[in-house]
Amino acid sequence: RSGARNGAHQYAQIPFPKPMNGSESISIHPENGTMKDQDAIKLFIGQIPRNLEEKDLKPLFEQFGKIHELTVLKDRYTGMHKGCAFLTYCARESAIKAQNALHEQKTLPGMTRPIQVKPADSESRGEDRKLFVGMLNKQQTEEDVYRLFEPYGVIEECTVLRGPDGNSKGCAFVKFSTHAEAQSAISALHGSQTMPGASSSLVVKFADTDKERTVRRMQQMVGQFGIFNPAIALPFSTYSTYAHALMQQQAALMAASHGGYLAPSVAFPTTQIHQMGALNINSLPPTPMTPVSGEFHQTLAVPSIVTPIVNGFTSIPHQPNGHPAVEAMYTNGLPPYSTQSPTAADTLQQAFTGVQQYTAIYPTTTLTPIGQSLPQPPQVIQQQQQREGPEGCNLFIYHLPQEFGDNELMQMFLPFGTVISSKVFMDRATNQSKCFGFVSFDNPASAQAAIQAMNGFQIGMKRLKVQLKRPKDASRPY
DNA sequence: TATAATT
Repeated sequence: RSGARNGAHQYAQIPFPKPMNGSESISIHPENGTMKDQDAIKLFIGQIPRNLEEKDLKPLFEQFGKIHELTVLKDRYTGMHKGCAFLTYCARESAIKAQNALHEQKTLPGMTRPIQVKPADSESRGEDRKLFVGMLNKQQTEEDVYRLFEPYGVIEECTVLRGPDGNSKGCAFVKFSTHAEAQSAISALHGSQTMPGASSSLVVKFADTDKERTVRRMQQMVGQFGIFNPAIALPFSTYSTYAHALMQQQAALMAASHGGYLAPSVAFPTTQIHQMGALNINSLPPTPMTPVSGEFHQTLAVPSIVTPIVNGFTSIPHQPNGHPAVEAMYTNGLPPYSTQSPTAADTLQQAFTGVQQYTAIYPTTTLTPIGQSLPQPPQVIQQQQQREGPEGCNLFIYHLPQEFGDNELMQMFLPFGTVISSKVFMDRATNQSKCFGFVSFDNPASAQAAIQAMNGFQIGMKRLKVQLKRPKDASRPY
């Protein structure tokens, strides 16, 4: 591949100005006693093999100067190596040297992409200056994209997104040195042309913030792993339903803080999922971690890696009847797209992290055997008939995802009470869902709670319509 | 058309 990656370009690097104030304060590392410059730069190091620890990385980086601090990032609960690190040299110059010598220049053993050495996010002036570029021609390289954006400012980063095979995904990220430059590129280039083979005109917009990315991922996850997938939905029905609800809630929270914008859902390609699973299995610690507590782990022989998930969910208060307190998720009975407290958001974020870990570690094919040893949640009624509940207990649900069957529908409404029946209507000719159905509870309060929480609930790009089923006599007004 | 990862 030609272009920027191979050194054809010298990207603008470490553009962060030295502090203008003259007072050079001293920082001494508590453990190694090293001092760093006041204007030192913290570097983010990416694409590190997960078997390399600080001591293994030190020699590589020491050649550019004395290291003040080097920290491999680990998962806060599992201790799992995240494949990246932070590095601060004592001297600012060392950081610049290291970046110039290593960034994208060298691939560590076992990695498929070159090492990343660049200022950590915390070092940047948090303004928006990174662009997402969509609707590129798949033949366009980093070089081509660089040329396209060059006239509008100083480019610090230019990356074409590629699949595992190296084929372009038809989009790229371009980071300018300032927000103004990025803005001018948007004005000049967005919609300005249609690349050969692209389905619509060039898209140039500010890249998603971390929060928006999180939302996007959650939606991907919901689409791929959520209650759509019976292999997961059955063994962890309560869990997955909560994960789903929590993720949606988090998504709604983000939407509220971003002027109602919600990214469309895109499903993960299956190939990526399996890769993800394989990758993480290989990177598991060689000795299984000691199960923390509870028969959950022992019975299932599930490594305690799932502990954060369990913890995440036991933090939801349960009512005496064994039903989770729905109010814990949907405070004040407001619909999912209302605002939430930061505390709740944190919990949700944590739950989501758990979902990521779980789904990453267990390929879908291994889920079924695990699930078979799980007890069925008590409120699930097996082999249900089309039982209608008392008046006020029966809901009509419209805009269901095509993939939803009776069981998925039930999963979704279990948090609100005992579901006595759930039915998705099928087209008899095609055997396809008609995307609507009925759910019956055993009491009206559950039904009302479900309406409150689930009407307008976003799944993928659709919003559920949830209302009381009209009584039979009322359905024929004449 | 949304990245591999950011304490």
